[in-house]
Amino acid sequence: MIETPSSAASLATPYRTHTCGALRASDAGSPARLAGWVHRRRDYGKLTFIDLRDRHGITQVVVDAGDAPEASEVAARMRPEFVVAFEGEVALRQPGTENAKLETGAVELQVRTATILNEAKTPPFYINDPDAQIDETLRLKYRYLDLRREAMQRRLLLRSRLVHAIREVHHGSGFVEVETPNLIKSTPEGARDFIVPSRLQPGEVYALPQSPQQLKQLLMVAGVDRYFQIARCFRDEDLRGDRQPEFTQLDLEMSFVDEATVMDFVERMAIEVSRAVVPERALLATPFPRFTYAEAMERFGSDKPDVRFAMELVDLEPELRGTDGAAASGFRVFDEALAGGGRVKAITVPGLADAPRSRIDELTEAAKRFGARGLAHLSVEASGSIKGPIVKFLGDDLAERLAARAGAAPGDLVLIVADTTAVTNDVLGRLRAELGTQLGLADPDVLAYAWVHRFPMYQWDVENGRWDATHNPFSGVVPEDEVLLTTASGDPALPTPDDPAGRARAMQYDIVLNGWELGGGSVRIWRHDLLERSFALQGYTRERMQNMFGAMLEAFEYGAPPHGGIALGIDRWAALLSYQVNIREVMAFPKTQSGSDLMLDAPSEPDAAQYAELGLRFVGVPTRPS
RNA sequence: GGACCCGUGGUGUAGCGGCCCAACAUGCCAGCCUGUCACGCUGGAGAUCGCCGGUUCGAAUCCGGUCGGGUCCGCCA
Repeated sequence: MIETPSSAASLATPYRTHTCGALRASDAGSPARLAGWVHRRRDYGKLTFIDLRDRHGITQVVVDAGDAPEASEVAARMRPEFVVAFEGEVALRQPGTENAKLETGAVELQVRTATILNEAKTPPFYINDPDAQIDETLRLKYRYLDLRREAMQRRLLLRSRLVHAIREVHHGSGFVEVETPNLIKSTPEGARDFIVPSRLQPGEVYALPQSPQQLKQLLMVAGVDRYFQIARCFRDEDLRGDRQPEFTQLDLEMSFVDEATVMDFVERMAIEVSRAVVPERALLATPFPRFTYAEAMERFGSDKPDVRFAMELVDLEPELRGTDGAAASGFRVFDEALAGGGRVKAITVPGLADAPRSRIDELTEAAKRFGARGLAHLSVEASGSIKGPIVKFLGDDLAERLAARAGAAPGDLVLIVADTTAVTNDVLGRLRAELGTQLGLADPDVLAYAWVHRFPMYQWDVENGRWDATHNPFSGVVPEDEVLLTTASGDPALPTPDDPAGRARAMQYDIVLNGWELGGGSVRIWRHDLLERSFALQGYTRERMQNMFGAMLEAFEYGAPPHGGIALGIDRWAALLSYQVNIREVMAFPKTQSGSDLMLDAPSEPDAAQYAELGLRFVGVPTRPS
């Protein structure tokens, strides 16, 4: 089906001289042996055509009862998905019967002998129909059959090429590939850990790594300088189309670097990898645009903006304030939002001015679902006049100025949200993303990478009354914000939401692809004193720090170099490069939303002996905190 | 933890209170056919409608529960 770039290597074996994708007109006249699966059979009684398939392609073989009566009898017993072999002579097809749809369509194998290597049950779904809609439960149960389908083969191969290209770039750039353990120490922070009971230390457990974060930082202390790994990670959280309990990251870390060093390398790597894996797809912009978190939220309402289209958020405030600075638009929702320190912002949707009432209602519903109290709109008619339920409050003049500020042309629809800064940006950002896809503003063939960096260091944890690292507790602070790592009172044990710490920005960067967060990383806090200050602000006692990160804190006392890194989701990357929104489509053996492997029937109950050996007993269905 | 959607021969769907011991396509089995490539033609087999219970004279169809799958919210350093 797919010819690999490395097809120069001979794939001949005792069973075959060629693969099913190899034969060309130039092979006519030579003897050949082929082996593979029966893709389709067309039986004329005295003449039988069999499309023989392997992952390299399809070759037509012809069995003529007149020339090879024994082979003809064998071929008559062949059924789809039987594993079979043929021996014969490669021949040009009769003029007019060539098949342009096949790479091998100029030739056919004229069979002398046919062999059934292995019979096959009738498969539960069609392997040979590329358009078949198959229930995913079935596909997952019979994944080995699903993977035979051309679309899945293509994705497996794309993923293989992706990982290969990644390795090539890293090995060519001074990186050392290091494997880290999968049985490590549980750190009760962040996502829920998968736990593995220890037989040798009864009553104690390992955890599977959520990522090799601490280990790769320890490798920096070890002097590895540049590390990378295609690492399997595990998180015991509820699943989504883009989240599986185990997934794969490109994990890397570099020493003696600043933000730009890491971002520049990752950007060059992403470009080289993209060009190697999907040369036919255009990169929207190189170098990748870089937005600060504040700018991304202000302009796109998202920390993972899809920059394939504009439709940016526009601040309407300047038009809404009178000469005295007071908000007096006449529309109470707007005025109250501004008076309360909130915002009034808009996006302009091209061509939706004539949208029926039901469409506006849908958008309003969506806005409410996203957390807004409502959604205001203005339609710019073909004549240029502004229509909409709120025009009567604003007056024609103000309505026109708002539409003009929003950049609306005749035929456009202006959607307006008035709320707190956070809600306004978030709601408009989600509407923008949804409409961008719906209206086809985002070119599916384009790859739009972008950076978002300078995230807030902490966010206020209302429930626990403390500061919480927004990303990784080891992210470093930008140098000029170092002085902000403090509380208003000066005592880290007494945090308040108004502390200077809330304004500190992290040396944290996310790489975004077509509106998906592809990966994130940071330059770490490698200095002892700053690390302790940061942990103290997050309310960690010395004892807790010691218990959770003891090895790392100790290691940092033995000479930790300045270092930083990033992790990229390989599954998401492969999905985006394959036009898929669901990472299950680019994983060989994924699990369902409830974490089951339908093929292996996992998870399953351990037997009594396993329990006994581990000193465990099942005490009943657990209660789960929400 | 919550909301919504789906579950009918092997597969994909239709049927949504009686016309249905369930229809169509494809697959499967048998027969015929020497140039097809989603081959064609003829015939045949195959589902008590995920499971349990209820409503009703009557349930694939309505209701409740349950199991399985999916989408989303919460969750995801």
